[in-house]
Amino acid sequence: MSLDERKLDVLRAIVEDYVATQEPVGSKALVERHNLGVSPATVRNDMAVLEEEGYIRQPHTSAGRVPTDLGYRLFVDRLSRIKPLSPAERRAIERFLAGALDLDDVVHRTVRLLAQLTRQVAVVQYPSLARSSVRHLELVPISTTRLMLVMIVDTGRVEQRLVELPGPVPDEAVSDLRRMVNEKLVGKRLSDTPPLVQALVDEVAPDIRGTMATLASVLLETLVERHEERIALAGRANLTRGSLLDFQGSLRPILEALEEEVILLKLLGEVDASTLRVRIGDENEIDNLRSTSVVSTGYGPGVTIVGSLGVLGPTRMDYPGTIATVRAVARYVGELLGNN
Amino acid sequence: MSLDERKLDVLRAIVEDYVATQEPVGSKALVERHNLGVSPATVRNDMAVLEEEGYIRQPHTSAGRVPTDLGYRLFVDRLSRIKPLSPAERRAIERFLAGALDLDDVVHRTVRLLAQLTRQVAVVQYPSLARSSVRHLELVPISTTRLMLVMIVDTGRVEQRLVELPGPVPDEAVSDLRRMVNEKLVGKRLSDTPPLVQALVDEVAPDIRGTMATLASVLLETLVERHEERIALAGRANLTRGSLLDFQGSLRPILEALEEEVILLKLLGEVDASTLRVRIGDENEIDNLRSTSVVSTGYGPGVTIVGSLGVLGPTRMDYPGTIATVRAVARYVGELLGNN
DNA sequence: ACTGGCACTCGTTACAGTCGAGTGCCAGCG
DNA sequence: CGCTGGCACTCGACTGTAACGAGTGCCAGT
Repeated sequence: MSLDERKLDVLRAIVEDYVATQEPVGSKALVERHNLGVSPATVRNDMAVLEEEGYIRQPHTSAGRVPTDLGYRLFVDRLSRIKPLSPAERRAIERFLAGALDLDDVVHRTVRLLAQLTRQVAVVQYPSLARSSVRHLELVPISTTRLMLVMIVDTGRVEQRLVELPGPVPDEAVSDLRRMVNEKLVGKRLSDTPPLVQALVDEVAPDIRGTMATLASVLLETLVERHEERIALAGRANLTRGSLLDFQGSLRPILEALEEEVILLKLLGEVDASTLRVRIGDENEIDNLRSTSVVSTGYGPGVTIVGSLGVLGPTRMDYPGTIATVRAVARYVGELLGNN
Repeated sequence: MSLDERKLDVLRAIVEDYVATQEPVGSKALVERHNLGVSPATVRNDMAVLEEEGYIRQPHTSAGRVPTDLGYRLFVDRLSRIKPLSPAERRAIERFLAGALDLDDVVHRTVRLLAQLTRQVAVVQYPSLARSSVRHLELVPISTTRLMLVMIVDTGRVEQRLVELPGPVPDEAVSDLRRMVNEKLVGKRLSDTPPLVQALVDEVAPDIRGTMATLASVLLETLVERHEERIALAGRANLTRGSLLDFQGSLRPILEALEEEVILLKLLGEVDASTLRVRIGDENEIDNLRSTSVVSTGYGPGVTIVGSLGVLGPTRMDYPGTIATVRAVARYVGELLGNN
């Protein structure tokens, strides 16, 4: 049985009311608050159908209805009206991000802003290394057998790594190495560098080949193994907004999940298309987060995507508003990165 | 009226039992679990005195007693027996920290370890810049009017900052600047550098004085304004351990406080003596954390202190255990830093 | 196809009663 | 004088009952 127009209206009304009040919504209250043009009894019939189809459910017999994950999904996909940001919000975003000094600053401001605007937990991934290009590599001797490798990429990220050398290396050799790696790698996308790094080891003079090999392995480790992604988080306190029931009673699994970088990365999803993505409740692959929804999107200068950001909250969230905010913030951040 | 030995025993027993069971402890249960050698009635009399003196209180008339902040204070200062770490714990600490690659790694491992061992929220401050010495300064041209300033200090921290120059500067000038700042600053403690930086501006050739001045101001900002402290946190999920009553009902204020870097720094306290510090409940200056206790201490190679670390939990915490763990972890981290 | 009416369900709230842990006090004992 | 056993008392926790009411499903009527 397909749902006619009015049934969809009813579902939309239920979602909106439930999100607003956080209480199961009954047929009578519905017709009062939305002018559906029909009586409560009719709405009840519609509700029965919606329930049968799995879009809403009753917490208990004598209670109103609550949307299911499926219901939210339908709402997000087909029923929600786009909610434009208020000028005040736009201004807030602009002003808040404008003063940023460097990448760290941009990311921190962004994540706080997101948390504040959506009143939820915000997650921002630093521009991914894999999608950036090398701007400069610096080698700083720390002792005769130790180097500090500092890599600066075009998105502004700076990564450093201590390199333990197999044996002492004179300063001139370090200079040589510095010159060589820079010549070979600067301007290249990090995802393209592994073969180049490999080639370097082969080309280098035999006397410093061992050193170069060590350096190369550290480089590869830093560049390729994408676990070098970094993430900023804010707004955890927002989890305590609303009743505890939002998260089936305990914040514990959620707080735990939020401490695992790996999980957060999975949660933001692959930084693929710039399309905004909404994962509702059970759609999340992470068990601890089955009772939450995640709205995420990629960001970057222009059309290229260098990282992603998003927010996490109860399935009972204001989807239209959240979606609008996440999208807007991502766009501003992208622009900001372009200017750098 | 002063408290005799037995009353102190009673207080100790109350604290230990309450920490273990999380329930108000009555006179009968007390004599059963600890062999105090007296009857419940006697204990009741002692309790009455302890209550009058403000060390314990009754949640309600027909309930057992619960320690007050003052009671915990007395317990920590005079009653707790030192609880040596188990060999297993020692080994865990050693093994967990041994594999660390660089400073970031050390800090992250430490904070996780602390959270895990104490089952509370762990806080670790990165080695304070002010207490470190400059190892190397690097200037990387980003564009003709932009430099990336990278500072490496002896504790392994690496700070970077974007410098907007007043006008275009040729590469040779950058090299000159690099040489000059390094000559002047390497090996100096950061807290001693401000006058040196100032002097640099005066000494420099007039044609690049403007550039140097800009660079100097960024340097001073990075070095002096100690808001450049960094902090790592872990174990927030542990706040949900035990009943919600531990934190008078809501985690919200605590989670909020934990998101503010400034507050965390205040919480760790001045990195003064290496003495371990316990702040119990109301002793905390931060309003949001009046229902928590903080155990913190400084750490550093040898006797010098470069940062501090600690844990935060309910006032009802295992003080002896926590204190022992915090102290041990701090010592290990200090050693580790010394080896670098 | 929609509506009004009605019986029914069931969670919530209020109230009364019981239970028991724990207390304070006191008289008695060594 | 300090400790103890005994006892009356308090008060929260728990239980059972009853009334309430929001909300439902169903059905007959328009």
